[in-house]
Amino acid sequence: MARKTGSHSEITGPKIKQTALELFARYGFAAVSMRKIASEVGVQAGAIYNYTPDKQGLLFDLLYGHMEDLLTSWHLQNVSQDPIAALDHFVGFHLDFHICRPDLVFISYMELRNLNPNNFMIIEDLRGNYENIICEIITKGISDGIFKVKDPKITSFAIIAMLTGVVDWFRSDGVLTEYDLKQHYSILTRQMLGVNGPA
Amino acid sequence: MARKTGSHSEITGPKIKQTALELFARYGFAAVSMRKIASEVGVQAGAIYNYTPDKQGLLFDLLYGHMEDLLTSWHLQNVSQDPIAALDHFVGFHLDFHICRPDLVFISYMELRNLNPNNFMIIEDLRGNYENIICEIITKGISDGIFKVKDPKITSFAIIAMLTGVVDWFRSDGVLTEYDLKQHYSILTRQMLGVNGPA
DNA sequence: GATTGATTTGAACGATCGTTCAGTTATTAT
DNA sequence: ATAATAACTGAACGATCGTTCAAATCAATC
Repeated sequence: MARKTGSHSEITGPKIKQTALELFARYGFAAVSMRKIASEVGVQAGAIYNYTPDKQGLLFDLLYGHMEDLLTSWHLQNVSQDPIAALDHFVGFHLDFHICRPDLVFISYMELRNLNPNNFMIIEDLRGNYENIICEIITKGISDGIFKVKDPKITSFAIIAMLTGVVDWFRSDGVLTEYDLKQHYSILTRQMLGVNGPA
Repeated sequence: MARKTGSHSEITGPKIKQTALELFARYGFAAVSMRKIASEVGVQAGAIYNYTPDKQGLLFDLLYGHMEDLLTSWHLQNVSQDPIAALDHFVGFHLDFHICRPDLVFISYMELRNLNPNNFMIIEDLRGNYENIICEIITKGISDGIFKVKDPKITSFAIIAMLTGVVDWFRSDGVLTEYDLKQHYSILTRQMLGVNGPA
């Protein structure tokens, strides 16, 4: 029968995922060996294969979980119909979500090419869904006559790149608070969309 | 005596760099073997070591050459004292320079972590110099009362991330021309900095 | 055509890679 | 206690890794 309490699998499993995440982010997927992950977890390399079919599976699980988490979290939000409010909401949400997951953000961008074609398509699809969120906010703002940009798709790319780039330099323990950061990017995106009013 | 004409080194050397660049960009530094590079060049792995001290040297040469090229190219530009003109100039320059070097842009961001500490510092320093260019344009525009943003440093990061992100999706043979792209990003950056006038 | 030196080969070095699996250990259910 | 099974070990598989180097090859000079 299955063991309930004291079972190591409930500890080892998550520990493997967490360790793989940290090592992939620091050294890159290809540069991290299964033995390295295992040794950090305190286990032999063979044990990892109780929790993933192969190394690729470890990577895919991390990226897929991240994207699912991102989309689910957004759809839990209560978003205003007002384009400016929705834009602010998206900016704040995106920054909040990504700043506290720098490793996941990092590998989600860096290690896409190490996914096999099938897994790559799945992640790309989820990524497209996320891009559509901000694209639709912008599209509505344009048709409402509030946002003054020509191409909502390009503008979406610009905003997401701008926001995600924050992970590269922002440190939660730095002089700049996350609140001030959000304020600043809120103003930048508003102005970028041609909204002149104060934040 | 040294061979002048017909020497293979003048062919093999650049070929190795170019091949390494393409393979690093496609598969990642750690995932590309010296033998793979050699076989693409049409040579044995040992021959590569006539052109680089080691694999790390190959990567560093690519990143260093790219940054030197970028900074040199900018300083050849004749930049207006007018902040808006200078901003437009920078946007156009950055897009031009990066769009035709997608592989270099890619590995310059992705493979920084595979540089040893000393090489990393060198590249980071050059990168800082480049960021200062746009930062100073913004700073001047603020003190001239033309740009309406609070923090020139953060704004610099936002602009560079936004512009460099273009490489991820823009294709020269697509429906969107590079001219239209530059127009669009010119407007986005102007608006982002609080400049209302038409482009 | 012989000499010289740049250029490349091809084999070898020890190390490490992802993955498999028979066997051992640990924990639960009976 | 005993049986059952989940969890893990430790060794092994063939393959590939970055790097070195004596020997072979090639083109330019004399």
